[in-house]
Amino acid sequence: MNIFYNIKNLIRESIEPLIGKYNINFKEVENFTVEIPKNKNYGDLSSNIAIIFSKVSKTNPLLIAEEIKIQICKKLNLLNSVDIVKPGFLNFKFKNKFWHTFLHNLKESFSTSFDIKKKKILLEFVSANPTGPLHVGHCRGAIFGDTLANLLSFIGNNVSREYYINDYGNQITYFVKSVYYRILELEKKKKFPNDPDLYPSNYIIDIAKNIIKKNIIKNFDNFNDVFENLKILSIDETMNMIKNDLSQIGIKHDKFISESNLVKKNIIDKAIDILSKKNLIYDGVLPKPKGNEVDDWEPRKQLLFKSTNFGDDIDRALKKSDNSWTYFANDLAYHLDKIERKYDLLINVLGADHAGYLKRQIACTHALSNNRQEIISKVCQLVKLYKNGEPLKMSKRAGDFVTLKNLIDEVGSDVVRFMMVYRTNDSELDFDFDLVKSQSKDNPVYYVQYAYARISSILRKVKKIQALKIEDLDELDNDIEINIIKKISEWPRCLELSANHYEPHRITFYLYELSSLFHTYWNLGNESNELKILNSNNDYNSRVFLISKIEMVLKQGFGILNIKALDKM
RNA sequence: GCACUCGUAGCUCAGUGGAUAGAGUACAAGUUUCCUAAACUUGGUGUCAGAAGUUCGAAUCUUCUCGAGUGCACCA
Repeated sequence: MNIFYNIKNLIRESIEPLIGKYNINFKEVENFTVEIPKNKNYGDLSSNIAIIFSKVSKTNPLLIAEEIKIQICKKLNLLNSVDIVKPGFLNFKFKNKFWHTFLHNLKESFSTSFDIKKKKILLEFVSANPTGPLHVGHCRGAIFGDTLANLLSFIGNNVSREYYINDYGNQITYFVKSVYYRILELEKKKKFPNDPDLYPSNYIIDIAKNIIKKNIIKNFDNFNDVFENLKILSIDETMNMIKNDLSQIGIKHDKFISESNLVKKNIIDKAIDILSKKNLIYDGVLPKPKGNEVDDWEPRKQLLFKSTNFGDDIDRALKKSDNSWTYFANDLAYHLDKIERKYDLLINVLGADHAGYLKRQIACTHALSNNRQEIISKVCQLVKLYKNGEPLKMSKRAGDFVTLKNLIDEVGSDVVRFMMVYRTNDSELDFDFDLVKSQSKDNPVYYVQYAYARISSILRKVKKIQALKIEDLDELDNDIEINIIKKISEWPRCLELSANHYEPHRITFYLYELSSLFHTYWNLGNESNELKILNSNNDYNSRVFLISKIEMVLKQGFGILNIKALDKM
């Protein structure tokens, strides 16, 4: 049930005779819009069809509008009026009956409401290094990605959530070494070395203790001897920690892909081979980067991928100076792996600090797939924390960064999830602890949950929601009631736009607006008993029916956001 | 220097190429013996950073300028 499609279809049918008359191709006019005008004086829905049509047919838009109007009025008797306004808009105003009919026909499932091509989608997100717990920076991308996945699958796509474990390379070596030295410290009282490359934080000590407790490695005398085993154990520890943190905010990945495994399987060779055959691999020297001081820079011949052929700024190195593969080379392999698993669409969610990496990912995916693989990258900008009006400084080196776990423990999963998608991903986000902990309208999370709780409290008093006829809904004739129905009719539209633009924040805004309408509705009861949703008259069934539909939409929205629908607060 | 993102009301931000650009907050005044006041009502705000262009029509698209954030061989 999507009124926008209904009206669009109606217009399509209505212009059919005109297409013949003016001898134009339907394709030239099919991208007309049907939308809700900003200004209420312009009716409930508005279309620019006549303007588009007149442009193609080179005729007067107002006259075309008149002709279309005649056709439309033949077909829809629930119209109150169709106005034609300069420069050629058709503005529709519907009778209340139209809205009652919509509400009455509204079903739990909106599955028929989305005119999309269903896709098999691979969504990679989080993919934080397994060298420590998740912090606030990861959290936004994690929730953005998860909400997006929920949204895309809600409207009918098949979505896999994937986490790429960067369990390979220097960082991992330093991490394992850090665990190693903590174990020596615990077991043999050897002092932890003062090396800036090592990870000093306390969680390393916890990992060390756990590994000692497992007693799998008996002898820690030589680092190189225990490295492989210790690495597996250490990464296992952090990944469990990360998975646990993620589960606290309701995130569960379908698949974890290990970088080490990709390396073992020699997929890089295969990827390099493909690119070589396309002449996209060469030995060359990259220019010195400008703007930030690189002390130890020297011109160096390296194996390069010609990513500039695919829109990147410079070509990218595939081998390090020690002749081992770069991180990007492994990522190349990972993307080949993704391509071979045959998805219609790949989505990568990146943090702002990795945005510079985006072009080369897209470049290599296009290169490896002959431009056939569709890939989209979404970048989440930084989160800034505020407490007592002051920005919270975070420095990872000192180990005092705010972890995701800190955040959840302090404000709860619902608040974190909601607030992280209460902004477009493209903008920086201020996360204010004081605001988010307040139990008032300032706090949008409570505002929407409170609306749901109020509805629940009414529905608890109703023993059985009776099946209503459309005529029974005639009682819904207040402005606010009609406005609520209109808002509900926008729900599938909201979901579709959110999904098409990969912008889940539209959902939080919508839920806020719907909740606001409901709170207004509820408060009418303060004016008089007559206006209460439940009252002594027996006309309350239609009102209960209405709020049960609000409840349905809120519940669906909460489901996509994965926040709790609270019956009581 | 280059790339990406942002710049809209005092503040925090929405805004599918559409018409007179919207919310919240702050500020002020009111609403509760009554379905949960964690709520509601009523009040006015704009050089959509600036300039040019495309268009019947631009906050939205293009180019340039200014300002803010992020990143910039080999790390991950």
